[in-house]
Amino acid sequence: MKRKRPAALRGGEEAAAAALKRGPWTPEEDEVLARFVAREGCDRWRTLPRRAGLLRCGKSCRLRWMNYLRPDIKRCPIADDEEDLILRLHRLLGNRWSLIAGRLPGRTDNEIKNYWNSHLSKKLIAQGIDPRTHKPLTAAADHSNAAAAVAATSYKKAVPAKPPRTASSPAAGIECSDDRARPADGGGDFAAMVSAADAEGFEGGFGDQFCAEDAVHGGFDMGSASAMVGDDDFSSFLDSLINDEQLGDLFVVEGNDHEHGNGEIGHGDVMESKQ
DNA sequence: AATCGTAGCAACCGCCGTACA
DNA sequence: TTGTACGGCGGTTGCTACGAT
Repeated sequence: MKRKRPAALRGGEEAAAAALKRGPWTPEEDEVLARFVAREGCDRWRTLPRRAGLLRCGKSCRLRWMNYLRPDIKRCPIADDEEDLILRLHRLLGNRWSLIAGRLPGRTDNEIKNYWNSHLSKKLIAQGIDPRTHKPLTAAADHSNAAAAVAATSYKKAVPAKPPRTASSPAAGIECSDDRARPADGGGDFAAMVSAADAEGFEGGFGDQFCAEDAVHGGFDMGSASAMVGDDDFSSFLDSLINDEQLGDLFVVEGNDHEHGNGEIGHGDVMESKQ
């Protein structure tokens, strides 16, 4: 593991301006933050640490709350159905971790991102699938693809050897029962998610790996599609894609894909398939 | 028992988009 | 229209536990 500069010497917007605390949060800090947010809300993160009496920057407080202290956070390992959903969504959205997380109640973008980088990408590579493009990593795909995939996922071993460690936080997260109960308002509002996606432009449409090719091939753009069909329809469309058992077929890469010549999916075809 | 390498994940950084004066 | 503050996102870093030697 490379270590560049000590954290204290790295540039930071807020932390550099004052002697603010960095590094792992203590249970005491967690308690102060959780109590303050419960009492005052979390509308102004910038000034929150000062008001709460914390020697942290606002960003750090927000991150801690969003990724760890929020009461609807699940602390249990990601289940098979969640993993499957992550795979589908990543295939559809690329590294839009926040959008993917919005589809998985109780899960954070950071958690999903970490899970992808440490588990799923390796799993896909072990299966001969490029985790960035979801294309096969065949011999024909040559070593450059594989190397790129490996580099992109910072994988070190083909098969993860250890079960995921559990978090050691005092924070009260969602207790996962066997039936994996989920909160009703835990971020599963897909319409809101798509609206958010639309609000942010959704430029590039699917994942970043598609951007260049989409531009070159005049391919599908999520933002355009959303504008064309409206948020509700678009939401339903995307939802149906996620749940559609044939999604895999739509996105399965044919080695002899003729339209793009590189196995890329034809997004336009996907849109047509809705009608 | 000691050392080393790796996995997992919490936390940080820099950038971007939006809201508002 | 412009500048500023802020929230949010994705990528990256670095700490720590743990397995291998």
